[in-house]
Amino acid sequence: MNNAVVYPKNTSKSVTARALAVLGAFTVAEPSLTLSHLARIAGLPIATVFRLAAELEEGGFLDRDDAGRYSLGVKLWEMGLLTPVHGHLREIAMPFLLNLQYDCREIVQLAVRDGVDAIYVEKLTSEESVPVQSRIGARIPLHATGVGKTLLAYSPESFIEVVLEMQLPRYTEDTLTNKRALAKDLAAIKAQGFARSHQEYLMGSTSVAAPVLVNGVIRASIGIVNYTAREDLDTCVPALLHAATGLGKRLEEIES
Amino acid sequence: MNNAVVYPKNTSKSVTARALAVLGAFTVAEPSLTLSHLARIAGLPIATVFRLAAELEEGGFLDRDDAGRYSLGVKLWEMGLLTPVHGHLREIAMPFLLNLQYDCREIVQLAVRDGVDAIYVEKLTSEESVPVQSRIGARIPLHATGVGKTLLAYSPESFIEVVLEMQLPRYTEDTLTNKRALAKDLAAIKAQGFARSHQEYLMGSTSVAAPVLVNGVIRASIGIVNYTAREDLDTCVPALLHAATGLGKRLEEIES
DNA sequence: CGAGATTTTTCATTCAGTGAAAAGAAATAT
DNA sequence: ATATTTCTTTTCACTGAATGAAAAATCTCG
Repeated sequence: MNNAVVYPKNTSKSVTARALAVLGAFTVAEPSLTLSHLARIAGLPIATVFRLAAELEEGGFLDRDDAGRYSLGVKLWEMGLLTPVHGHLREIAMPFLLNLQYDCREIVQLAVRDGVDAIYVEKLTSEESVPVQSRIGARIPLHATGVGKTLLAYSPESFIEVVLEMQLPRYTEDTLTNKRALAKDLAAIKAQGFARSHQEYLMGSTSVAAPVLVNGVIRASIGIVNYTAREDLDTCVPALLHAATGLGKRLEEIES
Repeated sequence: MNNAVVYPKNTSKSVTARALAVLGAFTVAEPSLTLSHLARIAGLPIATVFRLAAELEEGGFLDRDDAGRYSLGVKLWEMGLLTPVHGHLREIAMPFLLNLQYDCREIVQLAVRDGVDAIYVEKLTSEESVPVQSRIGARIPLHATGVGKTLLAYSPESFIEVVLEMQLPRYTEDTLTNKRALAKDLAAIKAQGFARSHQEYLMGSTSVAAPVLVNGVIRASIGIVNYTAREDLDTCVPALLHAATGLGKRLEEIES
């Protein structure tokens, strides 16, 4: 239609896979779709999508507005809340993040590692502006940004090796793409207990980040970011470390 | 097994419905299940669930840990973020809630109406304690609690009628279950622009709540709650109203 | 009003999904 | 250690649920 993107004809056969493809058609950019558009993206015949969508709607997984446009249903949101990443991390982390935000009044982020990416699980900001790059659920590279590097630095050596061997994309002039330089930085992070990053991913952004360790194993990372670079984030480090270790201890408590 | 609950044998036939039943088997109480348990709850043959679960896992909708226990997958959480209730409400509301929390340091809640219930979309608290009744995603009655009554008060008359005619459950001595009394309270709420509630749902909890109006139509409600009752919440009302109207205006801006 | 696009319904065909049962693993009791 | 129970995985012959092309109904907009 408006873009020339060719969506892959869905060759998978199972009904379930098709239904999931329908759900998977929605994106941040297009969170609401018409039937035909939905079918096009999912790579399925319209009639098929029509039937599947009706069932998904029946189950509350899809919503349909008066105009007939589909969007993901509340049920999906409710299920997301039952996910460990929410129920067992974000829920518990929230008070710590909130207090940290209260103390330093900067943007506070919580991130976890998922595969070779980091995902933002929570972001607290009192500003109304919305930097899309750091929206909740966004995936960011492990080798740039404070939280990413922290998550990587505390990972098992074997995993670090794997990432170091990858072709690391460059985002800015300061992105660490060189294996030796990155390895050295990771070691420094572990040595001092937190990471610093200055426009390695996004121009004009500065961040500090600390690991959330549960019984010595990295579970998440808390970061403080500033997009104006006028503030000196180092003054926030004590509060940051306090929040990170506090959360780690709390998680140990709960899991014991 | 440990409880005598008889799960309904799933008579629905469609594959999709079965797959959704598998996902629907997870609850806050049991966010992680074994295969057989999962099959029992979903009301489906084990072999069937085994197959479906494998596909759902393939798609990232389910996770399976080393022990073989299933839990809902990250994909589900990510999809929940694309839901309007998150992407188009909680995301935008967050700065307002955060500033409100900063100003009054009480528990701040954001709720929407869904059917004849209210649902908590967000809850900010700096306390580590977790009152389960108000967890995000929890459903609460419209006729008790501040946010519930606010959502109801600003609903169309026709809808209010429907709710008033329902058999309204009593939770505490102070719950308004009487039609006349509730109607009067709703009118008062609209007259003064915000709601007050004192242990109408949960003993020892006090709350104030204000409507988030978008072009005059109720969209959500912001509430402040206190479980210790020592504080006088009235001092927070100005900040509360400021947040609620601020959010309403912001939403109007975005939707225009 | 009519041409183009979108949504909904229908229906004959067939292939994907089914689940009982058997085999294999684990956990638990004796 | 061995038996017993419970849970997980694989197999396979059968069948009815899912399919999608095409027709019908509906909407959209110049």
